Amino acid sequence: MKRAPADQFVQIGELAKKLGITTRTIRYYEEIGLMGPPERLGGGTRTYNREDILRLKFILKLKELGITLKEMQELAENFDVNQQAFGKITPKLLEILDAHIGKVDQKIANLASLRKEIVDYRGRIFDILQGKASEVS
Amino acid sequence: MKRAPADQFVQIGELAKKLGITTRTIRYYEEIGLMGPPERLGGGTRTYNREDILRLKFILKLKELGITLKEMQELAENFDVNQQAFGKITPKLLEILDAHIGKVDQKIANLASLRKEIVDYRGRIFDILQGKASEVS
DNA sequence: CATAGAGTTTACGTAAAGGTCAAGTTTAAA
DNA sequence: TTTAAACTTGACCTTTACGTAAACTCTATG
Repeated sequence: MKRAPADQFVQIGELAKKLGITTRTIRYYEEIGLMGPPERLGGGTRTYNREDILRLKFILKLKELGITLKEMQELAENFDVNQQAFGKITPKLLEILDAHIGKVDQKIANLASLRKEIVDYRGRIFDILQGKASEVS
Repeated sequence: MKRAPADQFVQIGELAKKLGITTRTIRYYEEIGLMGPPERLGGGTRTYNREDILRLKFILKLKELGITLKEMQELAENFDVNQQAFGKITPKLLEILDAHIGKVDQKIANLASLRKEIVDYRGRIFDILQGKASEVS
């Protein structure tokens, strides 16, 4: 019996292209421990299997949602999707997502008040142009 | 007749304390051309007059409003509050403030949609915990 | 077998806005 | 006058998420 066909394994360049990122990014994620060390061909070339790819996609998804790599590192211990530890990772992930929603709400509120301030300030500047006032605080 | 009293001039440390910033910040603003070269005492100590202080406050105000130092640098030519060029600077400033309001609106919109995405994703994760589903996209 | 194209590691560069020494001078107060 | 506190310049450090280059080695294909 043969092993699973080799084309289940992808090299770094192909994987990068597939996901729209660079090889540097993938190596970087490995460097900081977000991706475990992948298997290698005889010469040292990295190969990625389906699990690896899922994990990488997962990382990219979280990143898309605004989770920083550092935050993911805090998860990284429980992060082993490979190990069927998904039941353990999700509660922690929920926690992080919840915190993140809070942060986003906070940012939105800040921006809203910032917007108001800018508009006010704009109004004062405008008045100066009209000669209605003469000082800017 | 005497000149204006010397206590109209402030040294860098005092000014920094007064405005709640560090001396490094003030020197940095000078370094990147946001603040013009101030007058110096015999030994080289920087002294700031009222105009300088107004200008610095103005910079801090804009920064508070989210204008980056780089954006201010683009204004910096017209930036000479000292030179009574305030009539020239304001239209350009209005332009920048308007653009900034637009950017802030854009950010708010982005964050709102991000928020929705996170909440959705959170929902899917939650479902997994409940055993209602088994895959995460 | 030759060679082009990928892959490898190592290591420095980038942007923003200053922080933090270090070594030497000035200023201000006693 | 003496000395502590403040000031000076210069230069390297910080964070985040990679970009980029150098110098090699592998792999794949004609």
